[in-house]
Amino acid sequence: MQEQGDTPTLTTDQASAVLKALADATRQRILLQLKSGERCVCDLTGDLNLAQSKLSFHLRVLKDAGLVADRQSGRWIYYRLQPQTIVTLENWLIDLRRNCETAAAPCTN
Amino acid sequence: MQEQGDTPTLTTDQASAVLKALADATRQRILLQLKSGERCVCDLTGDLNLAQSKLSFHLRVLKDAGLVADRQSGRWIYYRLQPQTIVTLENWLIDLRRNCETAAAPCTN
DNA sequence: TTCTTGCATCAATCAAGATTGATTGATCAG
DNA sequence: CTGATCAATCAATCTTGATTGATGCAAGAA
Repeated sequence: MQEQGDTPTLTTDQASAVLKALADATRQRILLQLKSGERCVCDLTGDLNLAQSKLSFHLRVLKDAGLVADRQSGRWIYYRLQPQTIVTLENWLIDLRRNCETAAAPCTN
Repeated sequence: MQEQGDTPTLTTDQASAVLKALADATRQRILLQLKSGERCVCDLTGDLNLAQSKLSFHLRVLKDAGLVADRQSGRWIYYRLQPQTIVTLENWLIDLRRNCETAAAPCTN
């Protein structure tokens, strides 16, 4: 069952959601800010120079994809990376490229 | 730097192109067909039940992203996966999630 | 309570990507 | 040569996602 520390497998839909969320440049900037730890939305707005509603939109896409999680503390909301989702994607990629160097299937036409 | 078998690093733009190419369900179906080896376009059309121009469009996106390569043989064109591009993306992901569990930076407001 | 701040959400607009059908160029068979 | 097949490309349409500005809601502060 491909047990490698009990890493879940991705469905095609889940993989698409994660990949789509990662593919946007603005969202990559957000993720890079979170690389070094949790940040609150108000700080991200300043650091990335993004309109508040724009940032909020992209954070939601990332959250829906499981790439970030949030936590409320008083008036502020802190976001952080969810590394296990990234690991799951890494395993999906490893599985994709494994055994891909087989000889060509001759064209059946 | 970061020598791990001389794997190149991705720029943000390159990462976006690869991720965007991977994020589409039709293109995932194509890649899964190529998982087990090289295939010609005519076979892919039948296996995936895709209109020819649609398949050609998606193959071009995958090729531009470096995820597949093609080879002509007579009248047929064979496509295959490019595993090194996938490996490069894996490393980009590993770098993203590394050290992300740092304590929260207190909100500066 | 009222006011302010932090953030999510909504509707409208805009941009980017996907699909379709037709055309074109190349390769091979007859 | 002529006709048929494989595959890329183009233009038009359709669909999806991103951006913007306004509004709403919850949590303190006064």
